[in-house]
Amino acid sequence: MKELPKAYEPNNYEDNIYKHWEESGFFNPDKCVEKGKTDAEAKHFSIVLPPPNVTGTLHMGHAAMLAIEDLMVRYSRMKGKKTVWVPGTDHAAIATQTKVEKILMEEGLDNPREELGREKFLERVNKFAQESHDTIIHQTKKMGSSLDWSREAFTLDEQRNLAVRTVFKKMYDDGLIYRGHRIVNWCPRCHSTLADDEVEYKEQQTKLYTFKYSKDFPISIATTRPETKLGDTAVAVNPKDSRYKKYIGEVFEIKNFAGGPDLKIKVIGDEEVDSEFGTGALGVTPAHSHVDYEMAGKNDLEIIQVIDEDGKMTAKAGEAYQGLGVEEARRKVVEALKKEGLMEKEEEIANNLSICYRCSHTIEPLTSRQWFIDVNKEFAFKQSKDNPIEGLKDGESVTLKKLMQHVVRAKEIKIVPDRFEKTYFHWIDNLRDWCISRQIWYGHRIPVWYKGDETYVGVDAPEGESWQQDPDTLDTWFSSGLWTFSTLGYPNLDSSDLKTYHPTTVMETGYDILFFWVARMILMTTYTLGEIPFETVYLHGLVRDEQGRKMSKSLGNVIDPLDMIEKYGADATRLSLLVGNTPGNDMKLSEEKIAGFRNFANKLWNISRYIQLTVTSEKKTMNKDLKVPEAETLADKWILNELKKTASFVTNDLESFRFSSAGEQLRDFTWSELADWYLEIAKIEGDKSKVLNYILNTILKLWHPFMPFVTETLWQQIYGKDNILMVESWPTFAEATVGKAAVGGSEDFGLLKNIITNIRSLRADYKIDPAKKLDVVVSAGDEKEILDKNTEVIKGLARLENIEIEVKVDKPDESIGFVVGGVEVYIKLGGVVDFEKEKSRLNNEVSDLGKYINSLEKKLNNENFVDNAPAEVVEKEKGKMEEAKSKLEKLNSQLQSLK
RNA sequence: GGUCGUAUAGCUCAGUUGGUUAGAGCGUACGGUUCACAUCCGUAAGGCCUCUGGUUCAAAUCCAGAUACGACCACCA
Repeated sequence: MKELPKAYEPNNYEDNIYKHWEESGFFNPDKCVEKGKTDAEAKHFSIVLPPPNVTGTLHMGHAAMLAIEDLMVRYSRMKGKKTVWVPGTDHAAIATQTKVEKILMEEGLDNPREELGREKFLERVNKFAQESHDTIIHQTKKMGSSLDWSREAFTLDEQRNLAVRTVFKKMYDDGLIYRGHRIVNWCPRCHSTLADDEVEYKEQQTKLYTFKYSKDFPISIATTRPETKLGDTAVAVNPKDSRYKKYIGEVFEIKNFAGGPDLKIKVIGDEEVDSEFGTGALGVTPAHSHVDYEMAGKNDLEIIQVIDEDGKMTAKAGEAYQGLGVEEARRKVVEALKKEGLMEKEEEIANNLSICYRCSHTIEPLTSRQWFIDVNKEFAFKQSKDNPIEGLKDGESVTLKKLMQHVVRAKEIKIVPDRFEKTYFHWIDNLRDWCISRQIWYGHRIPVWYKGDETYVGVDAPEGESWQQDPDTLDTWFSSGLWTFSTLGYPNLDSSDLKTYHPTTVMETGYDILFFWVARMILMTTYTLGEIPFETVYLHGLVRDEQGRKMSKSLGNVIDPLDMIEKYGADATRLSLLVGNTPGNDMKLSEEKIAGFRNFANKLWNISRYIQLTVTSEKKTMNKDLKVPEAETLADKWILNELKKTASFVTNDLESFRFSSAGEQLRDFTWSELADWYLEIAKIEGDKSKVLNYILNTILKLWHPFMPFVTETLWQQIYGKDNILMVESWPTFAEATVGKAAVGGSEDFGLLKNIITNIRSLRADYKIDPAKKLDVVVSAGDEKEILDKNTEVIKGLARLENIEIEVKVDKPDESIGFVVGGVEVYIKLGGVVDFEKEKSRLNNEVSDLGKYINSLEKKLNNENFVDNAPAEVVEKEKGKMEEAKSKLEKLNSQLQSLK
């Protein structure tokens, strides 16, 4: 065991430590069980990593996710549970394809897909995904994540593809997947559909046009999109609207609308129409608006598609418009209406523009033939044998919606923080059928084949010639929805991983993908396996900059995790993301905060360094398996007690997902109590090797899940490379035995602290040279014995020459004093006492105390309080009163002795 | 429009089921060459706990309302 360097330099250790962990095999629970590092009988703890998109690099949000998950995982592993954390990455279909297209276009291709063809194009995407994957894995390891790499998965690999095909086929057979011609969100840039929740909205100013279809049309309508009016088939009004009621049911024919097609407009009544907005009547364009589409269904209207999948006007829009872009068509319609004198009003209004969440291009709602998952269709629920869902019967008729609602409502799945349950239910209430087909190339190909009019749906391609597979791919969330079980061996239901680790224990992810992902996993898993995917959902917030802004390249406020690891170490980076981070809330992060935790890591390093040096100098050997040592002094008893308390709080906090609180408790113990008090006392009292050794072992274990690198480095420096802290047992506590020399308890140590702090404070107040050693006289009353036993501690920490402790002693001349915990302490200053200053200091204290006593008096004289408050509270207040009064008396007598 | 969240020291936040003279870190001021650590140590200053009502013996904490900021959902043509 060699002496440690003075400062902790993370870069000198981190990579080697990670390699050492990997080589040990202990990231893999099977190895832990084999080598007896885990209780084979214990309940499992499993997390599957939310797979980062292979679109680039990790950001601070990922770093926070890794820090939180690794904390839980390392804690559980030390607890002896069979712990697995499954790594993986997500192919992120549209996102990745869009990114690669952008790169290819920067390389000079105008239309990459067309120019390269499916095969070549996918080659490029795969190459990009691979590189991105490698970067991400590297970063993940840098954070110290104890992931079981032997189980790594990719949402688009063979195993996952088989899972996807299997589930698709199952759902199709159950009638939950259907193909239909329906209105969808279409991104003309991505040339694909989007799910409802993949549409974002951007507020913008736009023109609202009020016009009539023709001179003799009785109703004016308002629109922000005149070009879609070429496909109108109805006008909807509120059935209660007296202005228009009489027209409901009538059909008007308009010739050559805006120089374009002939229209047949039926007036319909619909409760949804707001009589107050615009003219109170709206033109219904079933092919290009979700709401209108629904009205068309109810009223059996014709659906005329006037915009095609490239965002160009179709033949149905009339010869004059065919082939024009949307914007151009709009101008032309407006012009035509004006020319014909049909335009009545133009006004600027604010409205929301729908845009694609991946490429920000305007969304065109249009009708198209797509694959959907029916969320309202009844089917027979298939219950899991091993992990049945409470409250559901095998064979019971359910819908996907009902399943999703049930497991959360019945608390089979707990969401942390629970307020998100409300959001979750609200989302499900509004849920429409999920459009799962995408017209992009990068993703899971839909396992459907066509031959003429025949359709074949299967896990594998059908036998025989001339079957054509559907060219579309699946929504990326289809495969991520299977993630908790597709990573554990599905579709092999006998897989031991699936049996051992599913349902997973915790799903830790960002609240921003509660709908995208968490809800989909619940849907897919309850359907496929008849069990829940996870027991608890822990939702973290966004990591923002110190001003609370989102980190973005354009703002230039991005803090890159790798830079921070390089500069301050992975442990400091992790801690900065754990402390001050509460579930469901965004957190602000600054480089200063990370630097602060770098300081702490160094502090822990030096605490260890000191303890190691001390133990060695006492010719003792460090022992990693030490039992709770005997307390010899008051300080020993106090620190062991504090350690026990801290460990129990931390354990409690970790069990209840209060990670920030756990970290703060530990930091306070380590820095304030251990380093600032106990170690200083240990220097005075000496011969502490057992207590020091024991405390160090314990705090290294407690800190390990938070700061794996520095704790592991220290552990191995002290106990050798064969001893790996990561698989040591989490501390549990027996009562510390107390040696005969120790008297008093935590409160008594508090008195000691107070005396010392007060002396220091007066020293500072009187600007007494810190090197000057003082003489002190104490009138100790009942506390004499305690203080007698600790004179050396007081002398050392308060820098005293002499201390005289009596039961009762008068204030010496030319001294200043204070009262604390019933004890009077006088510092002899000789001729330098400034009586005026002393008077005013004591007077201030007396006056403050007076106010305090008054408020207590008021309380205690209040009959209502004495009668109604619990006896113990009243007693407590009385105790305070006595203490305060006795203190007041002593202060007054001190004042008097000042003449 | 609907739902939800937040408001405590200059800044970032704790404050567990109502009951300490409301806490921590950073920052600030003052002082320190203590042999583990200046990535350190000591001391101090700094708070109508957003506002207004209510419940209660007792409110930073519970309830109602207001204000400000933020998020999500829906979407109006």
